[in-house]
Parts: sequence; structure tokens; C-alpha cells
Amino acid sequence: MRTAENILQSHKLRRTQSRIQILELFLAGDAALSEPDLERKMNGQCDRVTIYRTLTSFMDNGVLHKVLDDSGVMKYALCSRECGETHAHHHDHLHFKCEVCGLTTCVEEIKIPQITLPEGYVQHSINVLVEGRCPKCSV
Amino acid sequence: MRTAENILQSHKLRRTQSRIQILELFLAGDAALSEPDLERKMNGQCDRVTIYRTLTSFMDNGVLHKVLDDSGVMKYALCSRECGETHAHHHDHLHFKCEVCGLTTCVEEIKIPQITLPEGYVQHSINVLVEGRCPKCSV
DNA sequence: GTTTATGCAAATTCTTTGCAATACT
DNA sequence: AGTATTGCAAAGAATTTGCATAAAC
Repeated sequence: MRTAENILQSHKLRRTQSRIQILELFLAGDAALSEPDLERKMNGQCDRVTIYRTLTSFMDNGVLHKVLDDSGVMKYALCSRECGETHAHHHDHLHFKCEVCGLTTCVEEIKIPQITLPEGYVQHSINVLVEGRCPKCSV
Repeated sequence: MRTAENILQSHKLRRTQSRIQILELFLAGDAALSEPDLERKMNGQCDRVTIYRTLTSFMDNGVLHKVLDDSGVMKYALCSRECGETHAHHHDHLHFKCEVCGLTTCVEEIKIPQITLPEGYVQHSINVLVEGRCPKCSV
């Protein structure tokens, strides 16, 4: 079972109130969250700056990865268990943004196909965002 | 030949100084540009707000499309000729961000492979960002 | 002459930084 | 105790809005 405390412990991060709460918000749903999202959900239980710093720390330690989005605010999602401990994760899944509910989620079931770039390009990472309607909203 | 005036005319947009200048910056290079990028390149020749409004107008009229980026600022690139006139473009090319020079460019040579999503998803558009080293920086 | 775009001022939102106080191990 | 995290204040970017002026058709 994947708990906030587990994740912190396995990444050798101090188990503070804020971090646990933030992690639990990520564990509670599968949608990507931005700092403003978290701030809203936490109702002032911790400072805005703490959220930003926690997100940075989680990024640096491979707990979260960035989720690209055309909304202009940066979003984050939990790395799956298979991700590398620190850097050099392999995020080979794609992200889906629903036009109706506005949520962006990781679609772990689908692997991103191999893409061959023209001569001269060196490929380090790939990020795929599909937009459309999610199963809940396409009924 | 694709000129700023041509593009404006074919999209039924008024040909103003600012719009022409902004379009020429996009035509001059193949890199995606943000509002701050444009502002820098224009050296105060038009107001910041005008740039934002021009970008919005170009988006609405299918002149530009958004380019995803993990930097936190929104970037834009010219739609290719084949794009739909207004909405519902098909941006089947991918974007490449070079870690060295920092530029994000459209790679028109490569088509994005078809991706089949799980049951229930309706797919409208897809956006791919590859990061690595571009030909100029990987020597 | 109408309609649409621009500039300026100001406000909002997102994000980062410095420093003293606090919590974690 | 020692180190890392937090909160507060404040600053810095990015982006939006309102309204009068100016430019395009």
C-alpha cells in the first residue's frame, strides 16, 4: 500500500505535516495538480510558499513529475513506482486532458510509441498530451 | 511566398504595424516564441498588452498554435499552411526543445504515430514535446 | 463613419527569495 | 544539538481588464 509516509520515507525526506497533506492530495485522486489547485484544496492549512517549495523538493527527489498543459500553470503528478529514485525517470506514459471536466490525468495503460527523429537530434525525454473527453465525461 | 501581409489577409485580419512585426518575427525563425520573447525582440516598439492581445487573436484565427513547454511561460508557433483556417487544426507534427540552446522548434518531418487510447476516451488533439539536443547543439 | 486595435494604468495571478522562527531526526 | 522546513513579508514575472485614443477598412 502506497501511503504518504511510505513515499517520504523511501525518498529519505522528512515527514512533515505539509508534505504528508500534499502527498495525500496527490494520492487521493489521479489528476495532475498545480500549486493553486493544492492551495484551494488545503484551505490555508499551510503557506503558499511551502507548497511551492514542497513541489520543488518532490520534483528534485523523483516523487513528482511535471505534467505539461496548455493552461499556463505548471501541474504535477505522482511518479509511478517504476520511476527512477531521483532523476532520469522514465515517464513513458501519456497525459490526457479532458475538455469537459478540465482534469489532466496520467494514462498509464498506454505506452508512448517509439519516435524516430531526423538525423542529428538526440532524444532524452518525451511528453505527450492528448486532449479530448475522458471516459467520465464522454457518456 | 509566405509573408506577414499574406497571412493577415488570408485570415481576414487587419494589417496593423504590430501584427506585421510580430508575424515577421515568427516567420524569421522556426522557434516557438513567448510574449516575453517577443517583447525582447521588439524593443518596446509596441506595448506588452498589444502583444498579448495579438497572440490571442492569432490563436483564435488559426494563425498560431500553442507549444507546450515545461518552462512555465506559454509559447506559440506558426501554424503550417495545411492547418485548418480557424479552429480544428491538425497539428500532427511534434515539438522539440533543445536542452542546450533552449529553443523549441516544430519538427514537421515527423508525423506523430497514431495512439489508441483505452475504451471511453475521445481523442481530439495530441501534442508531443521531445526534449534533447538539436542538430546544431549535438555536435 | 464604423469598427477594431492600440496604449496606458492598474489589477490579478503565478512564482521566487531572504530571513528569523520552528519542527524533524 | 544540528539540520532541514516553515511562515511571513516582499519582490518579481506573466497575464488580464477597462477605458479613452488612434488606426484600419
